[in-house]
Amino acid sequence: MEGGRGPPRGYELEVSFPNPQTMHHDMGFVPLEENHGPSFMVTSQSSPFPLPQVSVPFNSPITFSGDLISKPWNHDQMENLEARQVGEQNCTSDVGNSWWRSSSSDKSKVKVRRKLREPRFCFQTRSEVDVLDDGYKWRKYGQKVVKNSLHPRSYYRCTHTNCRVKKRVERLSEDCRMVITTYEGRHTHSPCDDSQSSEHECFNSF
DNA sequence: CGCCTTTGACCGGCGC
DNA sequence: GCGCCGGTCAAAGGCG
Repeated sequence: MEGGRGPPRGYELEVSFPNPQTMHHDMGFVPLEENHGPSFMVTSQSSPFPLPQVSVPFNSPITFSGDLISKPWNHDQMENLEARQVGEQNCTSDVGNSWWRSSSSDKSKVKVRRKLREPRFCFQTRSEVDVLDDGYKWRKYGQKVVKNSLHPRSYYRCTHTNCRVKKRVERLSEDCRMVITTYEGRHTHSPCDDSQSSEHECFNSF
């Protein structure tokens, strides 16, 4: 498993989202919108959203590039906009991991709700490893070859109990050094909860 | 032994 | 309605 706590590595982080001004720091995700400004630079200190705890030198610049999301994530953008509005209020109590195969009669309704529920953001890193060390512990639950991508997409779920945050990891087909990581949901715990012996600084971004 | 990854199957959404 | 596609499940096997 490569998702463990390896020694600190240097990553070039290119965080991709469209419109940082509209981001809600309390929700900890990136609202996705169709129109967004040009790329800009911030430091990880000033980043308003929960950057994963990757081992970037703390003052190193992070490139936010807005064009990434607008291509393969159009579908997600729509979902995420919805999630901002209804996800927080309507979907606080949830069905756990077995929602999908539940035999309830309103399965479709549940599914719709779920689709709209989770806040989501993605970013792009240049890294040799697929799974960035963000301080949380992840369990892989699937891998899929997706269309228009040379590399398979991996699906991870947070191993913490009652935390259903998921992330997808895939490499850019155009540049296999670039890793696209998409987080979905909010952690209900701090990174420390997962790693008793973590040598990382612990912060709860949410 | 427990936790993890792998991998094929399954399911629903969506476009045609 | 059908087929494609993405996302998830779960059994099986591996590893520490």
